[in-house]
Amino acid sequence: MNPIKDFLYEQVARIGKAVASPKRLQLIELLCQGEKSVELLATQAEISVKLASAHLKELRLARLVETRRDGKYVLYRLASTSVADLWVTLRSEAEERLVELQVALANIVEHREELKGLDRKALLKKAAAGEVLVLDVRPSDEYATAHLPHARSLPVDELKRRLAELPKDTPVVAYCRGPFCLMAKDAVELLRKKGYRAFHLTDGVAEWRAHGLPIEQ
Amino acid sequence: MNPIKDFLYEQVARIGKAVASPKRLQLIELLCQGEKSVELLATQAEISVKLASAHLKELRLARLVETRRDGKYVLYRLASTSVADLWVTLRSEAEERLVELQVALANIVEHREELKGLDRKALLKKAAAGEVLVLDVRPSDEYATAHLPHARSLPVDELKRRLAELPKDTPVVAYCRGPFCLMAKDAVELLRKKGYRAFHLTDGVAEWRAHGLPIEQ
DNA sequence: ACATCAATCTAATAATCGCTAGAATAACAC
DNA sequence: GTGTTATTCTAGCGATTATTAGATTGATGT
Repeated sequence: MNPIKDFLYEQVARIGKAVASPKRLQLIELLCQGEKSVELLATQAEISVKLASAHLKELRLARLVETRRDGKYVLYRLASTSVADLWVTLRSEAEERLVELQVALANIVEHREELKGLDRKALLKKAAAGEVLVLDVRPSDEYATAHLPHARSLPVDELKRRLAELPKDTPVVAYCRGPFCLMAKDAVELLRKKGYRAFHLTDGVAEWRAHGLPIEQ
Repeated sequence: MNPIKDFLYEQVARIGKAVASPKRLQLIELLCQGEKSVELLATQAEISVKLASAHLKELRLARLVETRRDGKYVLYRLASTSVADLWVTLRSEAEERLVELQVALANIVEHREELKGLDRKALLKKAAAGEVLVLDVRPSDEYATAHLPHARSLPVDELKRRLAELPKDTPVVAYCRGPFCLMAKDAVELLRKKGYRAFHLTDGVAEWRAHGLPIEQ
């Protein structure tokens, strides 16, 4: 076959290969939350540093991520927000096409019907008016990098200890890294058990931005 | 690690794996032009029927394509137009990230500066007003399935023979299956040699539709 | 029933990939 | 300099993938 044409498809396949591994997808999702060191990525993805480094190398060869050195640490970041969009697109396509994934997600989040992305703009208005409290339950450095408008930071592992900070009379909408992240789900379960009116927003910052909505900081 | 979370990323990786092969990407691009039999796909992708069948099976397992039987033939089609959008997204991301691809494309199409997607809407207006002739140089069955508004069909392999059908005084804008397809490029080269004012539109139907523009038939 | 054509299944090959463990770098702290 | 910490490189193993060839199935026409 035409070797030039072959080359073109091969180049696109480089991107395809980069997103053909579950671990690499998870690393991309973590990098959507902001710049991170190899060790932190390995910890959060629950894999060895060596394996994380190997996967990150693949992502770098596909030009999806870039690095910079900061002292002892090598910090990885997405090459562009379009990579985050690609992750959102791929995940959406998988959710749309694969029944197995639909079932698995339905089993995880029973309360998702209450707050889908359908009314993102409505949520934004309510948050601005103070009618709901948008809660970012990710680690605070991820909140510092970028977060939803009007969101307050309260990492899920500090939630139990800092419950008193939350108003009892305002409904709480918790979100985390995205639909595959279980932190917001755990937060909502805890809050409900404690008598709060809590809801789960499955969006993360990447999903929010990919839908053209504003992001703070 | 959490086996449920693992499962989620694995499902998305199924889509990733499906688009991790240059041959499969080419098959997807061909299926963007419409429903096709295995043999036709194999011919147009310049691979063996057996290999095409194997790759199509992978695409079917990832639910990106569907099949139906028509007599002796098994016809493949995209499971949804969102799969065409995914192909456009992936190709755009590759074009954006990979310098090698940018260089290769620049070498192929020297005249692309004259008609990028920047002014798709302007082109649409000119075509409607008859100020330009939009020429679909793909095989006529692909034109029949779907084509750009106001486009006329003239397959590239009939072009030489049917040159007389084209008006000498109107500029011609030729398009084909997309940026990786060389048919429009060949058509433009031939037309220019014969004295026509010919331009190359690198969009195909999938690109046109992915940008929210209308499609006929 | 038989021959034909389209497509798939099976089996076998080489090439690639995911992962682990050990050695090597690179920056910092002393 | 030496030791420490973070990261990468190298080598190797088993598992997966791409590709081809041969056998098989399904529908059609005689």
